Amino acid sequence: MKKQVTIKDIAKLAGVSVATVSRVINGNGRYSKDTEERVLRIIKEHNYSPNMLGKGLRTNKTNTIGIVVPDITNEFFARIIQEVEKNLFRAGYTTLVCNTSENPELEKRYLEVLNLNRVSGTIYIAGDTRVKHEEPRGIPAVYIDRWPSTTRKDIVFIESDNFEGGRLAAQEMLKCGCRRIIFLTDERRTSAHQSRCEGYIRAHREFGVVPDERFIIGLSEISFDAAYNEVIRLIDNNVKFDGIFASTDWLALGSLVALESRGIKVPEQVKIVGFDNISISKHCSTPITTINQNVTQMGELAVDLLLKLIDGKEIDKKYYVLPVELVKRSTT
Amino acid sequence: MKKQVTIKDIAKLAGVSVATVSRVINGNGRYSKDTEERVLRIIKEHNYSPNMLGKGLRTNKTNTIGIVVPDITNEFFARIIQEVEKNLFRAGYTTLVCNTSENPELEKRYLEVLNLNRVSGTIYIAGDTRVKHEEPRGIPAVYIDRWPSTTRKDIVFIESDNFEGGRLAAQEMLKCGCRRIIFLTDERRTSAHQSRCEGYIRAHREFGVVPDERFIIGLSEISFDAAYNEVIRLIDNNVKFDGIFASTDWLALGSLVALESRGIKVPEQVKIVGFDNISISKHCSTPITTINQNVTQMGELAVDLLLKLIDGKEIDKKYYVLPVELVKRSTT
DNA sequence: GTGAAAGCGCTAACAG
DNA sequence: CTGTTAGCGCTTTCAC
Repeated sequence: MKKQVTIKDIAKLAGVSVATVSRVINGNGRYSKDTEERVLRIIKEHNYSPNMLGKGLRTNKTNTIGIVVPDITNEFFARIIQEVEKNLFRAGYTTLVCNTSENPELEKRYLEVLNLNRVSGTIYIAGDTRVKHEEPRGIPAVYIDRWPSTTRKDIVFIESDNFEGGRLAAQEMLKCGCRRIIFLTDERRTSAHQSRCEGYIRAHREFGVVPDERFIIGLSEISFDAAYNEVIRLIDNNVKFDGIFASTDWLALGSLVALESRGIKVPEQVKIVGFDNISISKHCSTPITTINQNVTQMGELAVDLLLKLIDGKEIDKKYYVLPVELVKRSTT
Repeated sequence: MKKQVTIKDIAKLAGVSVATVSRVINGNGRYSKDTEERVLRIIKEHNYSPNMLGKGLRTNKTNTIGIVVPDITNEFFARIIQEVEKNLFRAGYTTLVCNTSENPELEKRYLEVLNLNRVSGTIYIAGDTRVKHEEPRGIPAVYIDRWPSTTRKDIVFIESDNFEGGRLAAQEMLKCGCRRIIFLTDERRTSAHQSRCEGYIRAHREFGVVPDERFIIGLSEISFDAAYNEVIRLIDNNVKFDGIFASTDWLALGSLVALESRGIKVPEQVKIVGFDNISISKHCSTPITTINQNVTQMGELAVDLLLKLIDGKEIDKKYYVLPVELVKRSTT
C-alpha cells in the first residue's frame, strides 16, 4: 500500500509550485521552456499521474463516460460497446457500463448512478423506449439505435438505415420469387423495427405485390425460442409462406432450425433473411443471408460526436443514418 | 445545468452541521433519532445524493470496481460480466469495463487507468497470462478462469472444475464407444485448457485407452474458423478419428460444420463435445453436447469475495473450484 | 513566468 | 449528541 505520489511531491522535487506543475500538465502555457522540461522529467521519473478524483472534484468533470445498454450478452450490442470503449479509451476516457436488461426500473437507477458519478457524458445503446429519462444536469448524450423518450431537447441520434435494410431484405427474397414473406419483428414496435417493417412493405410495393397484413408478426420476446415456436405454429397451422424476414439474426436462426426440424428445405422451399450480421449468422450450418449494420462506424461516430458535445462544440447535424448492406449467404 | 445540491445545502436546510449530515448518511451513529429523521426527510425532499468524487477524494476510495476482460463479444465472458455487474450494482458499486482484446500492452495501460481512477477493487476475467501485473497500490482483486501472473501474493482465484469438465467430456465419448478422440485446444496452454487436457487424459486412462499424443491439437486462435480449418485439414489428411473434444463451443461448432460440409455424419460417425454451454451450442441445427460452467455462481462468488477483501475481512479460502456438468445434446 | 491561496464536496479527528 | 476544522489532490484566479 505504497503512498501515491501527488502533484505536491512533484512540485517540491522540481522546485516549483503546484500551480506551475498543474499548468505544465494541462499545457495551459505561462511557464518557461526550461521549467516545462524539468517538471516533465520529474513526472516521468517518478511515474506520476494525476489523481482523477481531485481533478474531477475541482473541475466538476470526470473522464468517465456512461454507456447504457439493454443486454451485454447480445453480440450486436457487445460489439458496439467494444467499439465505443476502444475509441473512448484512446481519447483518455474510461467507460462505465450499465446493463439494464431492458428493465426500465433498473435503467432509471443507472441514470441516477451515472449522475452521482458525474460522468462526462453518456451513450445510450438502445434504451427501453418506455422510460422517460430524467437528465437534470444536462449531461451530454448520444443515442444509438432507438429513438429515446427523454425530457431532453436537441437529441443526437445515430441509427442504421433500417428502412433500407428492410427494403433490401424483402427485395432479395422477392427477386428470388418469394411472394408470401413472413416478417418476424418486435411487438413493441421500436423505431428501428418499425422502419424495417416499412422497408419491407416498400419492397413489396416496388414488386407490385401487396403484403398480407397477417404476415407481419410481432413477437413478445426477441429470442431464438420465440421465433422457433412461432414458425412451428405457422407450419402446424398450415400457413403457406415461402420466405421469412427476421428482424434479428437470432430470430432468423430460430426460424431456420424450426423449418429444418419439420423437413422444410432452406432455401429451396423457404428463404430467410436476418438482420445484424452477428457471427452466428455466418457460422451456422446453413449460413444466413442478413443485413449488415456497420458497428465500427457507429462506435466511431458516437464517440466523435459525444466528445464534441463534451467540449461544447457545435454539432452540425443531430441525426445520423448509417448505410447498411445485404450480405448474401445460403438461405436465399 | 442546474447546480447540484450539496451536503452543505442539506445542513443549512436541516439546521445542523455538515458533519451531522455526513454521519446520518453514513449511519455512523452519534446523532439523535430526531435529527436523523429531519435530515433524511430533507435529503429526500431535495433529492440529494452525495457526490462520489468528494467522498472518494476524502476517503481515497471510490465505489467503482474495474473489470478486466479479454473479449466482451465472447458470450461466455459477457455473461460473467453481466453477473458480476448485476451483483456489484446491488451492492452499490459501479463497474468500469476494460476490454483488453487479449492485448498485453492494452491490458497494462488499463491497469494504470484503473489505478488512476482509484477503483476499490478489480475483477480479472481471464487475463493474458503473459502479462506481469503491476499492482503497487495493493488494490483488492479477484481472478477468474486463468491463473494470473502477477507480482501480488495471496491471490484469490476462482475457476470451474476444468479437470472434471475435461474428464466428463472425454468420458461421454468413450462411453459411446469412441476410441480416437481429437482434443482441440489453445496452443498457449492456459491453466484452464491445461486442466481440461489432463481430464481428457484421465478419462482415457479410466477406460484403459492411451490417447494418441498427436490427437491433442493446439490452435493458435480460438475461433470458429480455426477449428473449421483444422478439422478440414484432418479429414483431407486422412486422419482417422471418431470424436472431437473442443475446449470451446465455438471450436465445437467449427468442427461440426466442417464435418457436415464433408458429408460426415454427427453423431453417427464422429461425436463432438464442446465447452462453456453458450447459447449457440444449444441453438445450432445439431445441438452440441457441452460442459456447462456455472456463470451465475461464479459472478456471485467473485463479487462476494471482492467485497470481503475491500472491507478488509479475512478470507478463509483463496482458491475456489466450481462444479461443472455435462449437458447432453445431439452430438453424442 | 511564477506562487499563494481559495475551494470543489466530503469525512474524520477533536473538542465540547 | 453536535459543531468546528483540517485537508484529500487538484485547478484557477489574482497578485507579483
